[in-house]
Amino acid sequence: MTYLFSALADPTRRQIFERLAKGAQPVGKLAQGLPISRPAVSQHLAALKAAGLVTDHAEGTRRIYRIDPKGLAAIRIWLDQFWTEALDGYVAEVERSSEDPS
Amino acid sequence: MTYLFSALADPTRRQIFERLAKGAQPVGKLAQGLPISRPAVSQHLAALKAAGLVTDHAEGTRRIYRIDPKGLAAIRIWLDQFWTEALDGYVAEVERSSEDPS
DNA sequence: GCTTACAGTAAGCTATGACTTACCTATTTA
DNA sequence: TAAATAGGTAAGTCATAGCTTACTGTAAGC
Repeated sequence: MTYLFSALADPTRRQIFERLAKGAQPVGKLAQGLPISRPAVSQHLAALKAAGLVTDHAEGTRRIYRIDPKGLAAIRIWLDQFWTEALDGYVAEVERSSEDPS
Repeated sequence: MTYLFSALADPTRRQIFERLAKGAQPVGKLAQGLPISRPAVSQHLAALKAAGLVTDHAEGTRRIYRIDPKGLAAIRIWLDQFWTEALDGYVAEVERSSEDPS
C-alpha cells in the first residue's frame, strides 16, 4: 500500500497515470507536454511500475507504457475491506454519542 | 487528491487511521503502542485531518479523533470515475494488439 | 489559585524525493 | 557498420517530510 499511495501522491505522477488511462503511450510522447525532462518522466514511470500501476513493453526502440489494472484493483480491495469497517465504526460511534449525550 | 494520497502514503499514518477505524480515540491513547513521540502523533493527526480523513472534538482536556467518511468517499469517487475509463482503455488496447499482432 | 494531565506549536536535524545534466545502451536505418 | 533515435542510469542539488526536544496553552482536581 505504501508504494501505491506514494506513487499516486505526486501530482505529476498522477497526471502521467491519468494520461495513460486514455491510451498507451511511449515515454517520449508522455514527456512532451509535461514541464519536466524526459529522464524525470522515466523515473516517474519506474515508480508507477514498482507500484503495479503500469506495465511496459518494448516496441522497436520505443517503450510503450500502459495501465496495469492490478494497481487500481489493489486500491479498490483496500478501500472495500476498509469501507465497511470504518463506516460501521463511525455509525456506532455517532449513535452512541447521540443516544448518550453526556 | 494530493493531500489524500500523501496522507495515506505514510505507514505510521495509515496505522493510526486504521486504528481509528476500529473506534474513536484520544491522542494519548493512540500514542501508546506507537514507536514515536506524542507530538509526532499530533502532527500525523493534523495531516489526516487536513486530508479529510479524520475529525476531532474536545472532551474535557482530551481531544477525541474519529474517522471522517468524507476522505474515504473522495477516494472511492476518484477510483470509480477512474475505474471504467482506465479499464475500458486497457481492454481496448489489449484487444487491438491481439487482433493485429504486427 | 496551583498543580497535574493532555495536547498543540516551534525550532532544528536528517533522510528522502523530485528534479537536473551527463552518460551509457540498444535498436533501427542508411 | 556508422549515425540517429529512444530511453534507462548515475551523480549531484534543493526542498520537503518526519522525527525529536522544548515550550505554550487549557481544562480538571485538590
